[in-house]
Amino acid sequence: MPVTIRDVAKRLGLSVTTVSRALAGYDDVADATRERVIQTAEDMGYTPSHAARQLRRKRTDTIGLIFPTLGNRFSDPFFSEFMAGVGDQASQNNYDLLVSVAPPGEDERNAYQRWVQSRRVDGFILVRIRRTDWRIQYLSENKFPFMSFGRSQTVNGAPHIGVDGKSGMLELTRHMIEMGHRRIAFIGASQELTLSRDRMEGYLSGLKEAGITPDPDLVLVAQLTRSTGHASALQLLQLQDPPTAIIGINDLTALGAMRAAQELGLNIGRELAIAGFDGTEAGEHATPPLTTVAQPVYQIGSEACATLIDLINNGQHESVQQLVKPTLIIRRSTQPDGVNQPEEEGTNHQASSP
Amino acid sequence: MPVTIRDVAKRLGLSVTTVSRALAGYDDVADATRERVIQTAEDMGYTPSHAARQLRRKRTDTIGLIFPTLGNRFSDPFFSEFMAGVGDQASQNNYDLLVSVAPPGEDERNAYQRWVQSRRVDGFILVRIRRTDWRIQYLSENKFPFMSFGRSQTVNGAPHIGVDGKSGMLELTRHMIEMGHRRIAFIGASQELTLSRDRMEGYLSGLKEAGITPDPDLVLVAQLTRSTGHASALQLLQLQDPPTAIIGINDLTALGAMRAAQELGLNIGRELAIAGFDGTEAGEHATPPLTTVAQPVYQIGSEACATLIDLINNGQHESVQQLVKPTLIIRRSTQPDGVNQPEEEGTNHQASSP
DNA sequence: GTGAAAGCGCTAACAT
DNA sequence: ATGTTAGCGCTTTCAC
Repeated sequence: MPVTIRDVAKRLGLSVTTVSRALAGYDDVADATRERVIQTAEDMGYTPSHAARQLRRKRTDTIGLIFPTLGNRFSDPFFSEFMAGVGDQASQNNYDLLVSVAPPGEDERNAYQRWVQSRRVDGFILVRIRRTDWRIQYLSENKFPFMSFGRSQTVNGAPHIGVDGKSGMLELTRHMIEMGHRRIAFIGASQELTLSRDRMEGYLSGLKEAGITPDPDLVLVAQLTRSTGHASALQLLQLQDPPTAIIGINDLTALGAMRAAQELGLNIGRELAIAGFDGTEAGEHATPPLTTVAQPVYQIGSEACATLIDLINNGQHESVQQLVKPTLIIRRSTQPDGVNQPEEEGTNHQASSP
Repeated sequence: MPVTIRDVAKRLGLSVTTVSRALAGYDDVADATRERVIQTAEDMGYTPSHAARQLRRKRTDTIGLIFPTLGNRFSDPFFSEFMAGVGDQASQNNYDLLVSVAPPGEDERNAYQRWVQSRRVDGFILVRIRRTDWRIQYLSENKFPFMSFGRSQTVNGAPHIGVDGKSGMLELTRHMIEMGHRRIAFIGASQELTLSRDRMEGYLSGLKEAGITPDPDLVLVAQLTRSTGHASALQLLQLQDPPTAIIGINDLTALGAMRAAQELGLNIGRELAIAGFDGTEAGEHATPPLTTVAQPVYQIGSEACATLIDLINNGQHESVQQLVKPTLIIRRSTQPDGVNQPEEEGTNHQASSP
């Protein structure tokens, strides 16, 4: 049987109230008493029952995070990196992280509803935001605190932190054009995802600026994974008039494309430029190193969590919307051999898309 | 205000007792009543308060998973892959997953103690087992259910599921020897980790079989990461008498080594063979594809979780120890150019070390 | 087949 | 500065 507050009180000959207050740091407890209480509690190995506190205080000190994986696995480094950011921040504030994995659809819906209705968590962190996103609608309607990584059209003014995918992709596209490319392919993802639309827009405006008419053959839809990136690139490279540059919507996609190019014996950088988006470690260590648009995933997770906790404790804030500018990192995958330009940023260990 | 069981009872003109029993599926409730109760509960959006149930039933239906990351980040695909396995299994059994990230040491200790003492979880899944592992000792002593991925010497007969790292590494070493290598380097990790010792043993017995005396210069200690793998490989390759083959203790390490070799202009496969351990997607998609010893991380996570849940519900079982045999997957990184042997296994999307 | 009542462990009014 | 009391929402004897 675990030790309860009564055990501590009994041992000290005090009431549970006093013990509770001493431990909670109230100032209406005699210093001497507090000392004894703290000491005894420590000695007895007392930690308050989480369930009891929760029931009484109507707070769980827990944050929910449900990953919307498409397949039944998720190997995008984004997830672990982002979770680490959220988790570390949560720990620092004495919050715990309740995690689940549910693909968009019925199960996901149930997962959210269950945690909301059973008061299992105090708030949610949302990732991979969709254009019309049921989660945002639901949580907003129920006035349940949440913070999302990425915008949605669903609810106006919903609290979120985003990365300016459009401007990042625009910069990258400009870079491709500066390097002399005109036939620049884009391997995207479902337009349902906010990040997908944003990045695509950046790509298109880059082309437009340069007076290049987008070629529908050069714009493919994949699934943010290595293997679909690989397949899409093969398709692109077997075109009559293949692209001289390929942009992957994220690093994983670009990495898949790199492999395809290598299988076809192409020299990446000279014969074919390839770039991604995210700034994952995998891209940094690829051969050749991958040009990418880096976003600080860990920090974003951490920031999102901090804001959420603030939201939970202090209610709706002024501006809980942030837009982070990502950074273009030019590496060898978009540069002809010989050119040995140093990287814009130093070592960059970040991970992939929201 | 969320809807409680009393709201439902009131609406139906029944007692909370009956509602509770109807919902819990007791058989001493009239069928008609049960129907009405279920229907109304559903209509009202009633889900039992988790805190209240927990307090009453003394079960949390929650499993704890604390990742012992060394740095403050963790980009090893092992983590996400493993967590997905654990999480999916947990969901299927109506368990939730409480996750935290704490480096071995004081914080980790506190994290475990806090969750145990506050009865926050019903059991733990342990990863990255150390040779003498405080966690195992502590949980065993407190008779707190847990399941670990990897053995420990700490407590005899502790429930775990392991991968036979020794035999896997032995097979891999044999393969290297068959390919004609004599100077085979090994980039390992802290001997504190069980997985590290196991794999090292496999490597050493492979050499021994072939009558090769281990060269201390060829055995390095890194940290299971890409960048330390990279640094270690550079060191190895700058030796007077460099190795012709490098084995990384995991895929990440091997991938780092591959990059080092490429920077030095070596042809991987012909001039230098490189192999890893894990069977991550990253290795499969590397250039050239990485020879590796694959372990089914997702399934192991899933299996470990299933066993843990069984342990929680039915107490100590007969044999809760399992040893999974990993599979050697030979790819281009250990084969001279031109040789185009198909992979032993089909597509293999697994991840890295315990 | 259904209800009344107790109590899980804690916090917070409200005394004193 | 400390104690008494009520009650969070649920499950579970124990009655009827």
